[in-house]
Amino acid sequence: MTYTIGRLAEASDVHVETIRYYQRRGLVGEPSKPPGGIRRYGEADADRLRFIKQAQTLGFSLNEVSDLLALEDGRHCREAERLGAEKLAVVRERIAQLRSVEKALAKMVGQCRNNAGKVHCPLIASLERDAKSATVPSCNHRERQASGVRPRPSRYG
Amino acid sequence: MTYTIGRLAEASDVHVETIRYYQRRGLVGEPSKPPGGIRRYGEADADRLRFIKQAQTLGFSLNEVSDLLALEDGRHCREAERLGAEKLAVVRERIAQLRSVEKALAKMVGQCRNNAGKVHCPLIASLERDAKSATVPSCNHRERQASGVRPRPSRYG
DNA sequence: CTTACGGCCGTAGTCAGCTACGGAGTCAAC
DNA sequence: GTTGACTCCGTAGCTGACTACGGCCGTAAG
Repeated sequence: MTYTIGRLAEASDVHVETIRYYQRRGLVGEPSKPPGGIRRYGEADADRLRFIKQAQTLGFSLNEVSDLLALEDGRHCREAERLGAEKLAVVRERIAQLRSVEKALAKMVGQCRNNAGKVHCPLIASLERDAKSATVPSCNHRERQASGVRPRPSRYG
Repeated sequence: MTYTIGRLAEASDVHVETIRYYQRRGLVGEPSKPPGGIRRYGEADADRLRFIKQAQTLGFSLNEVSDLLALEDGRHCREAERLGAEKLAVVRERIAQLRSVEKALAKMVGQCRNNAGKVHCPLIASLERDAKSATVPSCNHRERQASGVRPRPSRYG
């Protein structure tokens, strides 16, 4: 079961040029070129590419994906543990935030369906857990008091 | 409680230039300039900015954030319901994926802590649920059979 | 054996999302 | 009434993540 780069691209749903780009960045390996001249790839490569794409849609930058992939080899267990724990915290926070967004969205959709009149932008409110002044902020251009801590998200750093 | 743009930037942890950029993109409003000449902002603006940043770290593009924010005004209930339901599905999928990443990471960290030898890149495996050939792919450069469906993530589109 | 599809490789262009800069105006403090 | 921090506004530059292009070469089908 070997692929040329084109077939690999199909199998993993990642463009050829993107694969090359990942190779240049060191995210995926470049199998050595046999004397003749065409590299061959395997299913593991396709898996890895799919993984990269997935991780990206979950909000990880390619650098972070690199980190994650670096955990894979089982060596440097000490380091892997540290990094893994770190990412784990990030992942858990994201899950929590997404859950509150989910709740808010579900509620809003429900309100809409019941035509229950005024929908009160629960979205913004949903991410204000940290700022514990619990009143739902008005969404339009008008002032309120609230504020507090914000976790300074490092945005794909 | 009014802010100048600089104070707003501090309060929301978003750079002044970024705020202006968002204004240009229409993500946040620009309060009208009083005759004299300096715009004033309120707490709602800070909330909105914090929301935008949060939503970004959750993997939404500014366009998507726009969509989400457009739901806030309570008008167009029909449309809001549709859009809301759509985003809800996306959010739920992301949560599910993050959960399996979480599980994988937790397991790996546990293995490392117990020094249980070989860590078997459960990360890649964790995102292979879709491809239902259940064997854990080796992470290094070697072939395997597996594959199947992939959900073609639209990557912040 | 030739022809055409695809791989190889380097470089350049694109798009989103900022980030920086420069010059003019504003406003509060001294 | 001048200084200095800040606002306003337009435009230019930067980074991350691709995406496209072009020229050369390999290899498989007819």
